[in-house]
Amino acid sequence: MKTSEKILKVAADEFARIGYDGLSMNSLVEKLEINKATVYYHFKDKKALYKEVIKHEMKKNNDNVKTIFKENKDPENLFKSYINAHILSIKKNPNIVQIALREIANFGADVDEEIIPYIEEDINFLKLVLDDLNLKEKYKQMNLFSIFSLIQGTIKTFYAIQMSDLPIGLEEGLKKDSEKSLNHIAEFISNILLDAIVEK
Amino acid sequence: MKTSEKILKVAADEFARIGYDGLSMNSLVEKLEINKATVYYHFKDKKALYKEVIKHEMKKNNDNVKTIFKENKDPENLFKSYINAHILSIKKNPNIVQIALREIANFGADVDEEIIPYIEEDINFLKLVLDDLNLKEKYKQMNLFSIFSLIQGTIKTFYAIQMSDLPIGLEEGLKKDSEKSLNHIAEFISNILLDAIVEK
DNA sequence: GTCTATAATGTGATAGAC
DNA sequence: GTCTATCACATTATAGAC
Repeated sequence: MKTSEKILKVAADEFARIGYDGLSMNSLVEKLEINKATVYYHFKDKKALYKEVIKHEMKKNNDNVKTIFKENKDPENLFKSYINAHILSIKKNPNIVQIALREIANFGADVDEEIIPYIEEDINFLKLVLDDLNLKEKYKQMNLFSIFSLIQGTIKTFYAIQMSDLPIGLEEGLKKDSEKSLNHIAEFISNILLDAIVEK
Repeated sequence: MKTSEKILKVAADEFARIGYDGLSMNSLVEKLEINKATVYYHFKDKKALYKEVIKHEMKKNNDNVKTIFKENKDPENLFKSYINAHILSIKKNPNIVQIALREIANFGADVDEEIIPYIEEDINFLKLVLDDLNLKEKYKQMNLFSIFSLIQGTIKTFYAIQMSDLPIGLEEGLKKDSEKSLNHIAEFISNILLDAIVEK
């Protein structure tokens, strides 16, 4: 593995864990067991490294979603498959949850233009999936971004709080169980949304 | 207004804007136009100030929700009233969105035990509201925390991205319009949830 | 309660040897 | 490409005068 890849990997873990301002270059290179000047040889500055991490994490997420979500299915299972694609992507790469939540909290201040297409592509997938469903009349003109926020916001909020030490969400033995929590929230969202918007 | 209140107010705005690590005590006292040692007279250290801000913001949120949500209504309007209570609370105090999102991203590392009751009370309100509704059989044993995450995660994600410069969510003239965005997402969530879980 | 002054340490970043 | 050594400055925090 190339040094620049190692840096990117550890930086992603650490930025996800404690955020941009929380991570110092000193503690980063300590974890990496390389010299600080080496990081600055590979990346212009801390901000550039961070933006590279965001881009990389968003791309991985996008790739994961695309890979999983491609089989031919009936409309309702295609919808479930769309939700599950995001769930599986988080299982492969949980960093995306914390990084995305912080960037949202930050009003996207460090989100490069380059990553917008990844988000747009995801929203377009969602549109395709919804178009296949037999929607109730009132949901035919639905604001796509609302439902996108519902899916993303619900999954990330639920997952992060389940992974936390906070004594909240203890009811069903999901606490601190990443796998079970993600499976649970996927099914919950799929049920709620299909029950709400599909004409039966 | 007492000095300690002024400090708490400006600190809340600044922590919401750029986060705990992003804000330095130097820039805080610059904004406050007071001396740094004065802050340390009123608060033990930076962490104590931050925890006080979180507690204060969560309490305000809790108070807002309680105040608004107390009228007698039919079950469906009571549910809408529950959602709107959170929306109105954000309108009064938008800081809660960014602070909560960062704390969630942080797996609640700086969330004191003292604020847990505020969250529990909110979840209990939700339980009361849901109990009044004529729920479909499959939703009678629903995990409360899932629906709580859906409401909180959706509102905060939608709002924050609408307030951001990111060219996402441009469709309906809601972009950067706090009032309209919050009203929109409140109605969206109310419709989705009532359509999904209530027996018609 | 608020200030000045300062301590002690950490920070992002770079020049230059190898 | 990676290192040592170092710079200039920002950081949290406090002692002590008023």
